[in-house]
Amino acid sequence: MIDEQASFRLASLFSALSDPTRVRIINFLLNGEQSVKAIALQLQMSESAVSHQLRGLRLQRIVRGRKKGRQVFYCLDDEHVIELFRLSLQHMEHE
Amino acid sequence: MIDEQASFRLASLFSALSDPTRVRIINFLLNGEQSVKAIALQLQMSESAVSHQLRGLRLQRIVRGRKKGRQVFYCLDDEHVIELFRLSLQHMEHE
DNA sequence: TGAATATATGAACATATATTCATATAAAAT
DNA sequence: ATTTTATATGAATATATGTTCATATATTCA
Repeated sequence: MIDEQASFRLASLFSALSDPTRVRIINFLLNGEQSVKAIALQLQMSESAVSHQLRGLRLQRIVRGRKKGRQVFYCLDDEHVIELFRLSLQHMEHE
Repeated sequence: MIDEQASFRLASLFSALSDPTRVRIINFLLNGEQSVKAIALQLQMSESAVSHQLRGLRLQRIVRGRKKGRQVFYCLDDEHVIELFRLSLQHMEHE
């Protein structure tokens, strides 16, 4: 049986992907790194809302930011999550 | 780009797995069908709490119940989710 | 029929989460 | 130096979610 801690960790992993905004951010970043502004523009959301979500994703090591001048370019950090995400997308598409 | 609806569907899929209780239920059901009572006993949780979670999983077609007498035996319904779950477990284990 | 058992469910409550708004910080441009 | 721009963040608010408690339903057993 899966232990208490493992069930929490697994649930957290899935939580990171359990919101439409985060799904869209991750999907956008599959193409390569993007600034906060570019992400906000793409999602048609406020930069603040996007920044808050990026913070969460950053804390969970799913994205990573690279500062250049006053911009911060974000890219996907966690290979496992990327693979998981791609797989899930595939599943959804041919259904 | 992924569309609005797809991002919601994908997020919902992950939401179904984004709680430790549900993770443990699904993991337990990997062994085969189990009654609500057996699940509650295994998780050391109230049957009510388990039943509520099973309801959610049922509505999302992740589990399915088979009534036999006054018991209901639940089993995993969605093959995609099972595969996704197993893959994620593997990822977590050899890390 | 009446009591016991297995499950389901509505309401209440506590907690978590997502977005907005105001503001802070830091870098670039003027 | 001042203003503008990009991002971050705390507080507030609204909404969602998970558990408990009380109760309902359905089935078995005595």
